[in-house]
Amino acid sequence: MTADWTEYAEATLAAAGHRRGGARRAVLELLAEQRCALTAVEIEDALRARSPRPVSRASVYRILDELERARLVARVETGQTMVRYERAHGPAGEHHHHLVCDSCGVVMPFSDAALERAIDELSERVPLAVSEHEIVLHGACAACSS
Amino acid sequence: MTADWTEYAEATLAAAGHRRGGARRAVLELLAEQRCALTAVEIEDALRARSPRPVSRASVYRILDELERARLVARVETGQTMVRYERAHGPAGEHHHHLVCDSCGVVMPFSDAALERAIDELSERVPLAVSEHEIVLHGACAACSS
DNA sequence: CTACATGCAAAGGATTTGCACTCGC
DNA sequence: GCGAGTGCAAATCCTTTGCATGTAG
Repeated sequence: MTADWTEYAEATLAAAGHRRGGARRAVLELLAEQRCALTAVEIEDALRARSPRPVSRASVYRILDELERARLVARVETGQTMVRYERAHGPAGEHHHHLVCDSCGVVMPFSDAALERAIDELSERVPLAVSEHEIVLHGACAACSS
Repeated sequence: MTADWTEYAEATLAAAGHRRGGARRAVLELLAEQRCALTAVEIEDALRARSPRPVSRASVYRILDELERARLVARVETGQTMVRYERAHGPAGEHHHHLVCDSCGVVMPFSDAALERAIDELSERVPLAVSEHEIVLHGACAACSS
Protein backbone atom coordinates (compact mmCIF):
# COMPACT_ATOMS: atom_id res chain seq x y z
CA MET A 1 0.00 0.00 0.00
CA THR A 2 2.75 2.48 0.75
CA ALA A 3 4.71 2.19 -2.49
CA ASP A 4 1.40 2.03 -4.30
CA TRP A 5 0.33 5.31 -2.88
CA THR A 6 3.57 7.00 -3.84
CA GLU A 7 3.11 5.82 -7.40
CA TYR A 8 -0.51 6.81 -7.43
CA ALA A 9 0.38 10.28 -6.21
CA GLU A 10 3.14 10.80 -8.74
CA ALA A 11 0.88 9.61 -11.53
CA THR A 12 -1.90 11.93 -10.41
CA LEU A 13 0.48 14.86 -10.35
CA ALA A 14 1.99 13.94 -13.70
CA ALA A 15 -1.49 13.82 -15.19
CA ALA A 16 -2.05 17.29 -13.79
CA GLY A 17 0.98 18.49 -15.71
CA HIS A 18 3.64 18.40 -13.01
CA ARG A 19 7.18 17.17 -13.56
CA ARG A 20 8.83 14.72 -11.24
CA GLY A 21 11.39 15.88 -8.76
CA GLY A 22 13.59 14.33 -6.12
CA ALA A 23 12.32 16.47 -3.28
CA ARG A 24 8.72 15.67 -3.95
CA ARG A 25 9.49 12.02 -4.33
CA ALA A 26 11.20 11.99 -0.94
CA VAL A 27 8.25 13.70 0.73
CA LEU A 28 5.80 11.29 -0.87
CA GLU A 29 7.77 8.26 0.24
CA LEU A 30 7.97 9.56 3.76
CA LEU A 31 4.25 10.31 3.95
CA ALA A 32 3.41 6.92 2.49
CA GLU A 33 5.03 5.22 5.47
CA GLN A 34 3.37 7.29 8.16
CA ARG A 35 0.61 6.10 10.39
CA CYS A 36 -0.47 9.59 11.32
CA ALA A 37 -0.01 13.27 10.54
CA LEU A 38 3.33 15.10 10.63
CA THR A 39 4.27 18.77 10.74
CA ALA A 40 6.38 20.36 8.03
CA VAL A 41 9.30 20.54 10.41
CA GLU A 42 8.96 16.88 11.35
CA ILE A 43 9.01 16.03 7.67
CA GLU A 44 12.07 18.14 7.07
CA ASP A 45 13.89 16.58 10.02
CA ALA A 46 12.96 13.05 9.05
CA LEU A 47 14.23 13.59 5.54
CA ARG A 48 17.40 15.19 6.78
CA ALA A 49 18.05 12.19 8.99
CA ARG A 50 17.59 9.69 6.24
CA SER A 51 18.88 11.31 3.10
CA PRO A 52 22.30 12.55 2.04
CA ARG A 53 20.51 15.30 0.18
CA PRO A 54 17.89 16.85 2.42
CA VAL A 55 14.88 18.81 1.29
CA SER A 56 14.69 22.48 2.19
CA ARG A 57 11.88 23.63 4.38
CA ALA A 58 10.53 25.95 1.72
CA SER A 59 10.22 23.00 -0.62
CA VAL A 60 8.49 20.94 2.02
CA TYR A 61 5.87 23.64 2.36
CA ARG A 62 5.53 24.10 -1.39
CA ILE A 63 5.18 20.39 -1.96
CA LEU A 64 2.63 19.96 0.79
CA ASP A 65 0.62 22.81 -0.62
CA GLU A 66 0.70 21.23 -4.06
CA LEU A 67 -0.32 17.86 -2.65
CA GLU A 68 -3.10 19.40 -0.66
CA ARG A 69 -4.53 21.14 -3.70
CA ALA A 70 -4.41 17.84 -5.56
CA ARG A 71 -6.23 16.31 -2.59
CA LEU A 72 -3.45 13.82 -2.13
CA VAL A 73 -2.74 14.97 1.38
CA ALA A 74 -5.03 16.39 4.02
CA ARG A 75 -4.21 19.18 6.39
CA VAL A 76 -4.91 18.41 10.04
CA GLU A 77 -5.46 21.23 12.50
CA THR A 78 -4.85 20.05 16.01
CA GLY A 79 -4.94 23.31 17.90
CA GLN A 80 -1.20 23.05 18.31
CA THR A 81 1.21 25.64 16.98
CA MET A 82 1.95 23.89 13.73
CA VAL A 83 -0.37 22.42 11.14
CA ARG A 84 0.01 18.72 10.37
CA TYR A 85 -0.27 16.86 7.09
CA GLU A 86 -0.98 13.25 6.20
CA ARG A 87 -1.80 11.36 3.08
CA ALA A 88 -5.44 11.42 2.14
CA HIS A 89 -7.32 8.17 1.82
CA GLY A 90 -6.93 6.75 -1.66
CA PRO A 91 -9.97 5.94 -3.79
CA ALA A 92 -10.19 2.86 -1.56
CA GLY A 93 -11.49 5.18 1.09
CA GLU A 94 -10.11 4.17 4.46
CA HIS A 95 -10.05 7.25 6.50
CA HIS A 96 -9.38 8.32 10.07
CA HIS A 97 -9.66 11.25 12.43
CA HIS A 98 -7.60 12.45 15.39
CA LEU A 99 -7.29 12.36 19.14
CA VAL A 100 -5.12 15.08 20.62
CA CYS A 101 -3.78 15.08 24.15
CA ASP A 102 -3.81 18.71 25.23
CA SER A 103 -1.35 17.93 27.96
CA CYS A 104 1.56 16.25 26.18
CA GLY A 105 0.60 17.00 22.58
CA VAL A 106 0.53 13.44 21.29
CA VAL A 107 -1.72 12.90 18.27
CA MET A 108 -3.37 9.53 17.62
CA PRO A 109 -5.63 8.31 14.83
CA PHE A 110 -9.00 6.70 15.32
CA SER A 111 -11.89 5.75 13.11
CA ASP A 112 -15.54 5.03 13.71
CA ALA A 113 -18.11 3.78 11.24
CA ALA A 114 -21.12 5.22 13.07
CA LEU A 115 -19.50 8.62 13.06
CA GLU A 116 -18.84 8.47 9.33
CA ARG A 117 -22.40 7.44 8.73
CA ALA A 118 -23.69 10.39 10.75
CA ILE A 119 -21.44 12.73 8.79
CA ASP A 120 -22.57 11.32 5.46
CA GLU A 121 -26.20 11.70 6.35
CA LEU A 122 -26.02 15.18 7.66
CA SER A 123 -23.87 16.25 4.72
CA GLU A 124 -26.97 15.91 2.55
CA ARG A 125 -29.01 18.22 4.70
CA VAL A 126 -26.60 21.05 5.03
CA PRO A 127 -26.31 24.23 2.91
CA LEU A 128 -22.87 23.29 1.61
CA ALA A 129 -21.61 20.88 -1.02
CA VAL A 130 -19.43 18.95 1.39
CA SER A 131 -16.12 17.69 0.06
CA GLU A 132 -14.13 17.04 3.23
CA HIS A 133 -14.63 16.79 6.93
CA GLU A 134 -12.30 16.93 9.86
CA ILE A 135 -12.94 15.73 13.38
CA VAL A 136 -10.63 16.28 16.33
CA LEU A 137 -11.21 15.05 19.87
CA HIS A 138 -9.29 16.81 22.60
CA GLY A 139 -8.57 15.52 26.06
CA ALA A 140 -5.97 13.77 28.17
CA CYS A 141 -4.22 10.61 27.05
CA ALA A 142 -3.80 7.59 29.29
CA ALA A 143 -0.33 8.61 30.42
CA CYS A 144 -1.34 12.20 31.19
CA SER A 145 -4.60 11.48 32.96
CA SER A 146 -3.09 9.02 35.42
CA MET B 1 -29.20 34.72 26.90
CA THR B 2 -26.59 37.14 25.68
CA ALA B 3 -26.43 39.44 28.69
CA ASP B 4 -26.73 36.38 30.86
CA TRP B 5 -23.71 34.86 29.32
CA THR B 6 -21.66 38.00 29.82
CA GLU B 7 -22.58 38.00 33.48
CA TYR B 8 -21.90 34.32 33.81
CA ALA B 9 -18.49 34.74 32.24
CA GLU B 10 -17.53 37.68 34.44
CA ALA B 11 -18.68 35.81 37.51
CA THR B 12 -16.69 32.74 36.53
CA LEU B 13 -13.58 34.80 36.00
CA ALA B 14 -14.09 36.70 39.23
CA ALA B 15 -14.38 33.41 41.08
CA ALA B 16 -11.09 32.40 39.48
CA GLY B 17 -9.48 35.47 40.97
CA HIS B 18 -9.53 37.88 38.05
CA ARG B 19 -10.39 41.54 38.30
CA ARG B 20 -12.90 43.19 36.04
CA GLY B 21 -11.76 45.41 33.23
CA GLY B 22 -13.34 47.45 30.47
CA ALA B 23 -11.53 45.69 27.66
CA ARG B 24 -12.59 42.26 28.75
CA ARG B 25 -16.13 43.43 29.31
CA ALA B 26 -16.29 44.79 25.77
CA VAL B 27 -14.97 41.53 24.30
CA LEU B 28 -17.46 39.48 26.30
CA GLU B 29 -20.37 41.64 25.24
CA LEU B 30 -19.36 41.36 21.61
CA LEU B 31 -18.96 37.59 21.77
CA ALA B 32 -22.28 37.25 23.55
CA GLU B 33 -24.07 38.71 20.54
CA GLN B 34 -22.38 36.62 17.90
CA ARG B 35 -24.01 33.81 16.07
CA CYS B 36 -20.72 32.28 14.99
CA ALA B 37 -16.97 32.44 15.45
CA LEU B 38 -14.85 35.56 14.88
CA THR B 39 -11.13 36.11 14.42
CA ALA B 40 -9.13 38.30 16.79
CA VAL B 41 -8.87 40.95 14.09
CA GLU B 42 -12.61 40.90 13.47
CA ILE B 43 -13.16 41.38 17.17
CA GLU B 44 -10.73 44.27 17.31
CA ASP B 45 -12.36 45.94 14.30
CA ALA B 46 -15.87 45.45 15.60
CA LEU B 47 -14.93 47.00 18.93
CA ARG B 48 -13.15 49.86 17.24
CA ALA B 49 -16.26 50.58 15.20
CA ARG B 50 -18.58 50.64 18.15
CA SER B 51 -16.60 52.08 20.99
CA PRO B 52 -14.97 55.43 21.61
CA ARG B 53 -12.25 53.58 23.47
CA PRO B 54 -11.13 50.61 21.39
CA VAL B 55 -9.36 47.55 22.70
CA SER B 56 -5.80 46.92 21.60
CA ARG B 57 -5.09 43.82 19.61
CA ALA B 58 -2.71 42.51 22.24
CA SER B 59 -5.48 42.72 24.80
CA VAL B 60 -7.88 40.94 22.49
CA TYR B 61 -5.46 38.04 22.23
CA ARG B 62 -4.74 38.04 25.94
CA ILE B 63 -8.40 38.11 26.81
CA LEU B 64 -9.27 35.35 24.36
CA ASP B 65 -6.50 33.21 25.76
CA GLU B 66 -7.77 33.77 29.27
CA LEU B 67 -11.33 32.96 28.23
CA GLU B 68 -10.22 29.85 26.43
CA ARG B 69 -8.37 28.56 29.46
CA ALA B 70 -11.47 29.18 31.53
CA ARG B 71 -13.40 27.23 28.89
CA LEU B 72 -15.67 30.21 28.34
CA VAL B 73 -14.77 30.46 24.69
CA ALA B 74 -13.79 27.79 22.21
CA ARG B 75 -11.13 28.11 19.58
CA VAL B 76 -12.27 27.12 16.10
CA GLU B 77 -9.75 26.06 13.48
CA THR B 78 -11.20 26.44 10.04
CA GLY B 79 -8.16 25.85 7.89
CA GLN B 80 -8.10 29.54 7.14
CA THR B 81 -5.19 31.78 8.03
CA MET B 82 -6.55 32.99 11.31
CA VAL B 83 -7.97 31.11 14.24
CA ARG B 84 -11.54 31.94 15.24
CA TYR B 85 -13.15 32.16 18.65
CA GLU B 86 -16.70 31.89 19.86
CA ARG B 87 -18.41 31.57 23.18
CA ALA B 88 -18.60 28.05 24.48
CA HIS B 89 -21.97 26.55 25.24
CA GLY B 90 -23.05 27.40 28.76
CA PRO B 91 -23.96 24.66 31.23
CA ALA B 92 -27.21 24.49 29.28
CA GLY B 93 -25.24 22.74 26.61
CA GLU B 94 -26.39 23.88 23.21
CA HIS B 95 -23.50 23.45 20.93
CA HIS B 96 -22.69 23.68 17.26
CA HIS B 97 -20.02 22.91 14.70
CA HIS B 98 -18.91 24.56 11.48
CA LEU B 99 -19.32 24.55 7.74
CA VAL B 100 -16.55 26.31 5.84
CA CYS B 101 -16.76 27.34 2.20
CA ASP B 102 -13.26 26.83 0.83
CA SER B 103 -14.06 29.12 -2.03
CA CYS B 104 -15.26 32.33 -0.39
CA GLY B 105 -14.29 31.61 3.20
CA VAL B 106 -17.71 32.01 4.77
CA VAL B 107 -18.19 30.10 8.03
CA MET B 108 -21.63 28.87 9.11
CA PRO B 109 -22.78 27.00 12.18
CA PHE B 110 -24.74 23.75 12.15
CA SER B 111 -25.76 21.18 14.71
CA ASP B 112 -26.86 17.60 14.51
CA ALA B 113 -28.10 15.39 17.30
CA ALA B 114 -27.13 12.10 15.66
CA LEU B 115 -23.61 13.36 15.22
CA GLU B 116 -23.34 14.36 18.87
CA ARG B 117 -24.64 10.97 19.89
CA ALA B 118 -22.03 9.23 17.76
CA ILE B 119 -19.32 11.39 19.29
CA ASP B 120 -20.50 10.71 22.82
CA GLU B 121 -20.56 6.99 22.25
CA LEU B 122 -17.20 6.71 20.64
CA SER B 123 -15.67 8.97 23.27
CA GLU B 124 -16.11 6.13 25.73
CA ARG B 125 -14.22 3.67 23.61
CA VAL B 126 -11.20 5.75 22.81
CA PRO B 127 -7.82 5.89 24.62
CA LEU B 128 -8.31 9.51 25.66
CA ALA B 129 -10.33 11.21 28.37
CA VAL B 130 -12.27 13.37 25.94
CA SER B 131 -13.05 16.91 27.05
CA GLU B 132 -13.82 18.66 23.77
CA HIS B 133 -14.47 17.88 20.16
CA GLU B 134 -14.40 19.93 17.03
CA ILE B 135 -15.97 19.12 13.70
CA VAL B 136 -15.49 21.10 10.51
CA LEU B 137 -17.10 20.34 7.16
CA HIS B 138 -15.42 21.82 4.12
CA GLY B 139 -16.97 22.37 0.72
CA ALA B 140 -18.64 24.95 -1.45
CA CYS B 141 -21.50 27.13 -0.24
CA ALA B 142 -24.67 27.65 -2.25
CA ALA B 143 -23.42 30.89 -3.79
CA CYS B 144 -20.04 29.45 -4.76
CA SER B 145 -21.23 26.13 -6.14
CA SER B 146 -23.77 27.68 -8.50
C1' DC C 1 -1.80 51.32 47.73
C1' DT C 2 -0.79 46.94 45.43
C1' DA C 3 -1.36 44.05 41.85
C1' DC C 4 -3.83 42.83 37.94
C1' DA C 5 -5.52 44.79 33.47
C1' DT C 6 -4.37 47.28 29.33
C1' DG C 7 -1.95 49.85 25.46
C1' DC C 8 1.91 50.33 22.60
C1' DA C 9 5.73 48.79 20.31
C1' DA C 10 8.97 45.35 19.55
C1' DA C 11 9.86 40.37 19.28
C1' DG C 12 8.79 35.62 17.91
C1' DG C 13 7.89 31.98 14.93
C1' DA C 14 5.42 29.39 11.37
C1' DT C 15 4.74 29.89 6.60
C1' DT C 16 5.48 32.24 2.11
C1' DT C 17 7.94 34.47 -1.50
C1' DG C 18 11.85 36.30 -4.63
C1' DC C 19 15.52 34.96 -7.13
C1' DA C 20 19.12 32.12 -9.02
C1' DC C 21 20.31 27.54 -10.27
C1' DT C 22 19.33 22.68 -11.52
C1' DC C 23 17.24 19.12 -13.89
C1' DG C 24 13.20 16.74 -16.14
C1' DC C 25 11.18 16.40 -20.51
C1' DG D 1 16.76 24.76 -24.39
C1' DC D 2 12.65 25.91 -21.89
C1' DG D 3 10.33 25.92 -17.95
C1' DA D 4 9.00 23.50 -13.73
C1' DG D 5 11.30 22.12 -9.38
C1' DT D 6 14.36 23.35 -5.61
C1' DG D 7 17.47 25.74 -2.16
C1' DC D 8 18.61 29.74 0.29
C1' DA D 9 17.62 33.82 2.46
C1' DA D 10 14.68 37.51 3.17
C1' DA D 11 10.00 38.94 3.85
C1' DT D 12 5.17 38.29 5.78
C1' DC D 13 1.96 38.29 9.05
C1' DC D 14 -0.54 36.27 12.90
C1' DT D 15 0.33 36.02 17.61
C1' DT D 16 3.01 36.77 21.85
C1' DT D 17 5.78 39.37 25.03
C1' DG D 18 8.17 43.40 27.61
C1' DC D 19 7.46 47.39 29.76
C1' DA D 20 5.07 51.54 31.45
C1' DT D 21 0.64 53.24 32.91
C1' DG D 22 -4.16 52.97 34.43
C1' DT D 23 -7.48 51.25 37.52
C1' DA D 24 -10.14 47.75 40.33
C1' DG D 25 -10.54 46.18 44.86
